[in-house]
Amino acid sequence: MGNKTKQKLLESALDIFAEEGFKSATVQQIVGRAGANVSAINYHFGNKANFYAEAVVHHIKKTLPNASLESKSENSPEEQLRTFISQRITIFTKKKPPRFIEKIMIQEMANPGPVMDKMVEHVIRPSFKRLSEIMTNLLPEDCSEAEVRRHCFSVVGQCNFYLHSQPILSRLSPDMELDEEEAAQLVEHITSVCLAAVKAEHDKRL
Amino acid sequence: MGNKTKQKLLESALDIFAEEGFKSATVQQIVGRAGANVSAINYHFGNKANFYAEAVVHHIKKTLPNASLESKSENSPEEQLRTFISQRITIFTKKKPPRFIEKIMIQEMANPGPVMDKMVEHVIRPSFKRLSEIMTNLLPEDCSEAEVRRHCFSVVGQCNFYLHSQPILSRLSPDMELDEEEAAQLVEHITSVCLAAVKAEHDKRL
Amino acid sequence: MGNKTKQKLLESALDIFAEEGFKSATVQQIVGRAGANVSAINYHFGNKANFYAEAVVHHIKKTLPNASLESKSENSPEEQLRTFISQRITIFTKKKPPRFIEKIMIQEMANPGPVMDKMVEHVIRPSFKRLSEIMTNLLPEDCSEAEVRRHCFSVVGQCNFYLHSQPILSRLSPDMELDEEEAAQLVEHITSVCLAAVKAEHDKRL
Amino acid sequence: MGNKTKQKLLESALDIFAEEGFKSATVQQIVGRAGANVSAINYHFGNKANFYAEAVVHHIKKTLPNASLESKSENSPEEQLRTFISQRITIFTKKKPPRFIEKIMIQEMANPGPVMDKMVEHVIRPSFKRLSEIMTNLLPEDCSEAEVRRHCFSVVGQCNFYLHSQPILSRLSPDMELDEEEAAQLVEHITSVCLAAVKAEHDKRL
DNA sequence: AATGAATGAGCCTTCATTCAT
DNA sequence: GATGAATGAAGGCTCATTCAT
Repeated sequence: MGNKTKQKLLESALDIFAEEGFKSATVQQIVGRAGANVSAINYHFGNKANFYAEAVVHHIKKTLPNASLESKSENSPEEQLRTFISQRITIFTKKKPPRFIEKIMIQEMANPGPVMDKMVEHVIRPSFKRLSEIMTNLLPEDCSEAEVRRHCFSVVGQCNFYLHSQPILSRLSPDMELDEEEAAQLVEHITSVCLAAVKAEHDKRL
Repeated sequence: MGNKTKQKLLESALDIFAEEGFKSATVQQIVGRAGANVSAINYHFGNKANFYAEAVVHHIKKTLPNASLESKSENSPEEQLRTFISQRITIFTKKKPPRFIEKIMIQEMANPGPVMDKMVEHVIRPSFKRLSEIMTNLLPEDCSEAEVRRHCFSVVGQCNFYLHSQPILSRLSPDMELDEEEAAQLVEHITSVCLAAVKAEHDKRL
Repeated sequence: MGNKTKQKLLESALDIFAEEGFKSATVQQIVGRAGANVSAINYHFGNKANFYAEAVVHHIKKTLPNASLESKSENSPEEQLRTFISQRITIFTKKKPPRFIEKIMIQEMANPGPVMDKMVEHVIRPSFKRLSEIMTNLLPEDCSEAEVRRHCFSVVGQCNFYLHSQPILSRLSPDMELDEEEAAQLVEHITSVCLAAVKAEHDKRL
Repeated sequence: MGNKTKQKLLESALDIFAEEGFKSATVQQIVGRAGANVSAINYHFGNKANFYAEAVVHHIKKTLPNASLESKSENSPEEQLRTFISQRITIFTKKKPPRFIEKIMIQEMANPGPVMDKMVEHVIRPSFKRLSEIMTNLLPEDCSEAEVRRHCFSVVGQCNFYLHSQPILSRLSPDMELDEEEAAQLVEHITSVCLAAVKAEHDKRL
């Protein structure tokens, strides 16, 4: 199993695909960075599209485990919500591991392709399922499924905004810095917004 | 002096740029749809990049007036917030005018370029300014600027989620239809979430 | 005769043709500098090639008279030779009038076309005829026509070298400056070389 | 690892570049003659400009050795000068090897580019150095460097005239044929002119 | 008489893919 | 198993010329 070239290609591809998108990224760029030959991609993966898909799932399977062990179900639902939000927000504060998956997601949102399906299955749906559980515990029991879903979307909507709209934010409020302190306050803000909405939902039933 | 070709090009360009992005869209596609010659773009706009920019601002200037001059400041701040949210949400319910600007925005979020600056100035900043006024009126007077901003971002975050993440939504919840009824409920939901957060902000001060 | 545009085109064309050559010079450049329309050239001159030819002869007829009517045949043949050489050499010392014709000549030497014929007839042949007369007077009477011609070519060869090979000279001897003083010494040098050759021709007959 | 196409391209390029100049020559012409594909040039050389430069130095390195190792320093300086001149003149008499480098030189004189630098370094400067040695030996010892240089330029000026000004010569004296006999007489003529000038320089010191 | 608009041929270059080794 | 060489389709752009006014 001396597939060193194949491994190297899978490792170095995400960077470029994340930055340029599937179509704009060129195989020459990628093999160049991997120190491999142009034909390597077609040899190992058949064609560019297939390679793209394989590279994404390879990266997901390698990095997802580290990110998902977030249960600690002994905590209160409120705390679980705060943790969930904190994990989303701190993704883009800690810059050390470049957020490939997130950038790929934006690229796929702009130009959806087969890879989007895989990302939804492997990344989004599990995360959304976890959030659904938390919100179900928080909200009144007689909340309809649709209502729970809306609350979930409110959570991820607020979180993803800081993730996806950075190019807008940096132009709209150039002075705003997303350092650790701001991130902490953000987590508190979003959490309290969502809990206030939950509370309102309970009050409504009185 | 009809400049008929130039006009036709400006009209038919947004469609393709919105769908494919600046780089992937080809001038041949665009001129083909406009029934014009490839050189027409270089003649009228110098090059592809400039044409892209001009097409976007052309479209903004043509469609923006219809969308923005609805304030009705005599209403209560709560009603103004509901109206603001409703305008954002109903953008993608009424399908008649294809949401070019919104798609362009996603494309630019994935691959920001000079056009992003123009969109922020012409579209985003005015809208955000209006929202800031509304939220300033709703929130306690001693709210810091940063706090107001976070509430604003919570509003647009929740709204934009349905706008930007449609490719995700359609895969995550294929049964969910974004018809007029769901949109109306969505507006109510987001409005009540935000107002609950505002109320919590007031309660905190007691 | 309000052919102002036509005149302006003829005036401003040489500059660009001289610098770029016929093929590389574009009509857009030329009409741009003349403040005219692209179609002006085809309208007034039929096509680019014809315009090029007319521009060159226009310039020749306008500038040649000032340059050629200096014979002073009362002087000694030696002095006439010195004057001839001086005229050639000082062409490229006095920079005020940009040497369009000379540059056009180099362009045509690299890529000869119909214009070359006209330049030979209007510029080269008259000048060469004058030189032939001078040399015929200087050389022994029994010199063959071919011998006289070789002496003439020695004169113009030495002179033109400084005119045509400037790009080489500036790279070969970057420190060498072609100021007025060097030009004066150059005239003396070339004149004395040619007169020494003439003297040798006389001595040979003794 | 034959790189046959690359070699073939290098071989067949000079012809067209020499005839048309860098800008006017098209890659399609060149690859057509080499029986190759258009992309071959970009694959092997990156771009047209680089290909041009590589083709020129390739040709220089292939042909220069044959031409330069002829010194025979045991001969008298007069004889060395005659040899030098003869080599320059016979370049364009022997038509068998088409004079690519010379034509390229004229093209670069008309439109100098980066290639000119390389030609000066590889071709001109060595040749000029050799001539400087010869002339230094011939001229009086107290001749200034500038004086020696002028004598050298007189030599190459006379020689190059027949090389560069052929399009003029063929129009000015259509009957003059540059056959071997005329070339021989030309070598004698130029040599005697230069030696007469040398002798005059010595006489002046008496 | 003169011009802005429009065209089509051609150019260099890029790129994913295939071929031969 | 892996690669350097080569290809063909396509892209953006330039330019002299023509068209319609």
